[in-house]
Amino acid sequence: MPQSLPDLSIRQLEYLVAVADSDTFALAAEQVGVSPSALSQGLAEFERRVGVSLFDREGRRRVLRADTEPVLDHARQVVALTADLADWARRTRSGDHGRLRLGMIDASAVQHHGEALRQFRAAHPELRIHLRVGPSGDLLRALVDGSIDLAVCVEPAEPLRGVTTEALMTEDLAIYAPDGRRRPGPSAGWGPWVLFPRSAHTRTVTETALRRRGAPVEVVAESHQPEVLCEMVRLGLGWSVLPVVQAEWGEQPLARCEILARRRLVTARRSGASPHPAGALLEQALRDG
Amino acid sequence: MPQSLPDLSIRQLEYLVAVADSDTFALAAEQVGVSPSALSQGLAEFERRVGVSLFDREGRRRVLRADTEPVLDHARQVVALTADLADWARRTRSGDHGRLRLGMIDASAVQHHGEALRQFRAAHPELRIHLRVGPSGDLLRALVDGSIDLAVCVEPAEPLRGVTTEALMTEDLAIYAPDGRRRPGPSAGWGPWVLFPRSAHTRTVTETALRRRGAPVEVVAESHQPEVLCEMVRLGLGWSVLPVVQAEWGEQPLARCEILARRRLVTARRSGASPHPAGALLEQALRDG
DNA sequence: AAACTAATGAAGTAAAACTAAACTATTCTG
DNA sequence: CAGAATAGTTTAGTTTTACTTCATTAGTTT
Repeated sequence: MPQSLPDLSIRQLEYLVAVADSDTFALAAEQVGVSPSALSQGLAEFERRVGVSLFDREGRRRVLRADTEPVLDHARQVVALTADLADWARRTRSGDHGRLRLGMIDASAVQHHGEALRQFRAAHPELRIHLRVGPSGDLLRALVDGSIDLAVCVEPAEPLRGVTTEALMTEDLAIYAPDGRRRPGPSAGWGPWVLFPRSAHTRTVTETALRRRGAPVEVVAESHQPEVLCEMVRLGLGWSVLPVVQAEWGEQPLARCEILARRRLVTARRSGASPHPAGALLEQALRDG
Repeated sequence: MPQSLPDLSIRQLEYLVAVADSDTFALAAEQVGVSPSALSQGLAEFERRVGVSLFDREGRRRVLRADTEPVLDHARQVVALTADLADWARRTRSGDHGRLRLGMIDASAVQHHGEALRQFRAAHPELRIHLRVGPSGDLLRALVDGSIDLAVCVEPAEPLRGVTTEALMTEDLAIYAPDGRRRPGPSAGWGPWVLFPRSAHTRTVTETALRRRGAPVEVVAESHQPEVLCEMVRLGLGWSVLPVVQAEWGEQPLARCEILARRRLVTARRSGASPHPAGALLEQALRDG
């Protein structure tokens, strides 16, 4: 049981394979792209490290001995394995391969980046993408506990420990009144409200903006689902503040009164995590698209 | 198809395996016998060469990412293969293993080295020894054409191209007369002779010695087999010159008249051939025994 | 003998790998 | 919470290794 292994290099094994497949050292050297001298020295070093001589001299040639077959087999096998590894690495780098667990808030998954995501999927058919749609808070928790690799969410009020965010885009939040009016009138008369739940970052942004404008914040209904809030506005239950892309989307868009605030969407990754190759590519695609 | 492979070293793969099997880098470093710094740098270099990052940070630790399993599998596999290779090399070096095609003249195989050979066989049970017994000329031809690895034979009159010899021992050739006399009398009265054939090196040595002594060399019978020549002497067909170990061996030893000459036995190997590990050990055993 | 060719050797250089020690960041401990 | 301990990295300097070029040795061909 040899406690310490000889420190062979893939390069040396390539030399050996090249020599086995070529008539002369010079041709083998050309094949691996080094000088004949380097090949000769490299093989000498290899023999020294393995501790077995591999060649017989035949005139001025050197030829592999027949009984070195086990060594040559080893070399071929390891070189082939390394080629496989290199190929795996290449595919992993290019995002063609592997798994990407992605979290997105609904506005991102549907309105903003639905198309970019569709195209990315088409461009990387072998990549297994797991998409999880949910509120930003859920996504960030999923991120830190390691169950997703990348999230697109609303920027948290304060930086979250263990999460690194990067600005992606800014979108408008607008006021929608139940009677379809286009001018909201004095802020003291706004409301009552149907809003996202308190746990949602957008709720925080909304309340802050409303208070700054001097509007009363009486909340009569809550939902995470923008379609539900829209419907409540249509039914006259109250006013709402919604991302314009969601309120004015689909068959029955709401009529906007006024832009109230903006929210910032970010991409978020675990701080300690090494960059996920496919994730990085998707981030790029979202920014470009 | 990556035309050129990353130049990974076994050492780096060992680092990776050690890290996978240890709790901390420091323990892994100890296991492979380098400083933590060397391990850290080595793994960084490995990541750079493969082009994929392998670790996530967890607090102040670094842990292998789950999706690097293919890399770790590769590392374990190549390390295991290298251990096998090292083991093969060790057994080959120690002669415990492989094949040794050996040629010996009969006197060597039976009288001089029979016991040493038996012991060597016993000491290396896994070594496949092919023994070929024949006249020196045959053995030397077998050597140059590559069908044996090592020969013990009579020293050729002149150095043979492509064969390297090394002195092994010297043995006496003696004159044996048909009537069993112990004194040969004047050389002019010697003979007629029953000798080894002209192709045998010992015949040359014998004739040269006889002529130098002024004896007539009339040959009435020839054989490669010393027992046959002995029997002819016993039957009174003629005189002979034989190695004393053969003539005076067995049930009916001949009575020696006089030492006539000496012949030198040598070990012979192909000039270009790299040293056969088991062969080298056997040569040593023959010299020592 | 001269020209040619295969491989090796020598000298010099650039890159790599290692150690020791300083450093950063995190975790433990009283 | 301060201070010590721990995990890992960085830096600087040294040794080792691998390579190139050029020269040399030794078979082979003309």
